[in-house]
Amino acid sequence: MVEPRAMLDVKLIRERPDFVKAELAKVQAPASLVDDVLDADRARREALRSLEDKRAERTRRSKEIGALPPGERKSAGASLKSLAEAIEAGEAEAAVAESRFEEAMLLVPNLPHEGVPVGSDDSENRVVRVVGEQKSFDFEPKPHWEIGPALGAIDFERGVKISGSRFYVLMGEGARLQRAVISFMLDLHVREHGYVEVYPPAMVKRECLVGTGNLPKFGDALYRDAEEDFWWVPTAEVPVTNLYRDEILEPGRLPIRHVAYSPCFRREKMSAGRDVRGIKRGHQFDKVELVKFVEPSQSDAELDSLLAAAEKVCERLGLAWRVVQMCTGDLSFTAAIKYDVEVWAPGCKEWLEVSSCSNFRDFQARRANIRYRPAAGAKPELVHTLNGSGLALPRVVIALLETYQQADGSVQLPPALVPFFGGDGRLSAA
RNA sequence: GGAGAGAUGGCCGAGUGGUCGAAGGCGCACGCCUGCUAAGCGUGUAUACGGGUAACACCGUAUCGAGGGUUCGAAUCCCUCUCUCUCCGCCA
Repeated sequence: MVEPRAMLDVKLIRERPDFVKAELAKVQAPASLVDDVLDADRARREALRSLEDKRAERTRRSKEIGALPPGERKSAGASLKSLAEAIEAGEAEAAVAESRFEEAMLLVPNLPHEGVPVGSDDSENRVVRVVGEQKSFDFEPKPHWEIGPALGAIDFERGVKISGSRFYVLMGEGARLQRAVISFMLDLHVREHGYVEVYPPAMVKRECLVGTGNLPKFGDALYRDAEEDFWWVPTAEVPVTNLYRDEILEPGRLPIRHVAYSPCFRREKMSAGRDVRGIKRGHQFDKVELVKFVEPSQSDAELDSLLAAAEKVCERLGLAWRVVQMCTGDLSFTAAIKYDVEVWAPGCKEWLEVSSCSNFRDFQARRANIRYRPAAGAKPELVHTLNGSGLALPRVVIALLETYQQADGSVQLPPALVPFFGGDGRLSAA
């Protein structure tokens, strides 16, 4: 039997379609999504019911035949031939109805959390707070695409030569800086925030991407193998969230908090021509990701602490940052509520998004079938999942290079990084 | 990559065409007994979807790695695939 996968509870759509439509309007999604689901649901249930009636009949009569003496079975069975054929036809019909229903369900986005301000697009997002000092310079600060090559830390030309546009090579102290930042962030989250470290596969099967909500709708953002069902992950959120796919977590397991370092791969088709300068947006980048699995009653509080963990990285690195809350119109397909963390890059003079902290509530859990048992013997319920970067790498490197650049062209790293980078924490031209 | 073996419920493990959602054991839950740190006895112990209920109860269907086939009927027969294990080869 096909397992219906839904982002929303079908029952909610069935019983309160007008409410769902109104909520979808807030996230700029059309009401027709609900009607499509309703139509498909009706057709599917009708098909299923008629099929099950036939199967019940067959089971009953087959048992009668089984009770007969062997010699009489064959002739008795002959009369059931047409019923068997009807069942076969009914199965095909039900399968079609089922997949139509599933397709419709998978295209419905998550509903917004009650606390999210209603707005139509990113212009209505709210800056929640601005923290830290936007460093001032007694010289004109340079953008990282000048600092990096001057230090021999970033090689754009060779990146393009070997892999094409949106690729770059980190060299020498640039590569070491990135490695230091990764180690620093992993250590911080593991040792101080209690996350359990995970090193996940960077290639996954398609069903993982359905689970997290990247498929079926956003396949054009992803790379995949041409011959096999391998997809490069766009974020560690995908493999880590799917760690517990199709599992029932026993009492006491929650909350689960994971931190994972992984490379990430994105086609960036939608942003063609944008952010092509520097290392802000590449087809491949590294990221340290935080992922949580929690009981529903805890997910609001867990989002707060997730956000705090991401902000702690900025604080320790001495960067200026701000937190922006997405309005309903700018929520992602999967998030019920979302905050972005942006760091200030004084060279290119931009706020760079380094983390999106989201509570998906049971949206991903339903798609990925991740449940927990509230108590021994109790019925399984869907967990809530959350995630956010802690943080995304190249942009942190940008902010570090630009914030800590010196008049002589060198870069003096903040104290928190020195033990990881080594030496006196200084990058300078060879 | 080559050869072989295997995949059954939380776990172990029976079951080769009919009354098997599946014996038995373990584990677990509840109750009883006992009374001393353990044992005994009893009962229960999957999930999903659909129907049903105020909510339970209850009814139907599906699920014995996955998909397909044979049959009135499949855990059981046939085909394909996936995964696991062992040995060989190769390799970071």
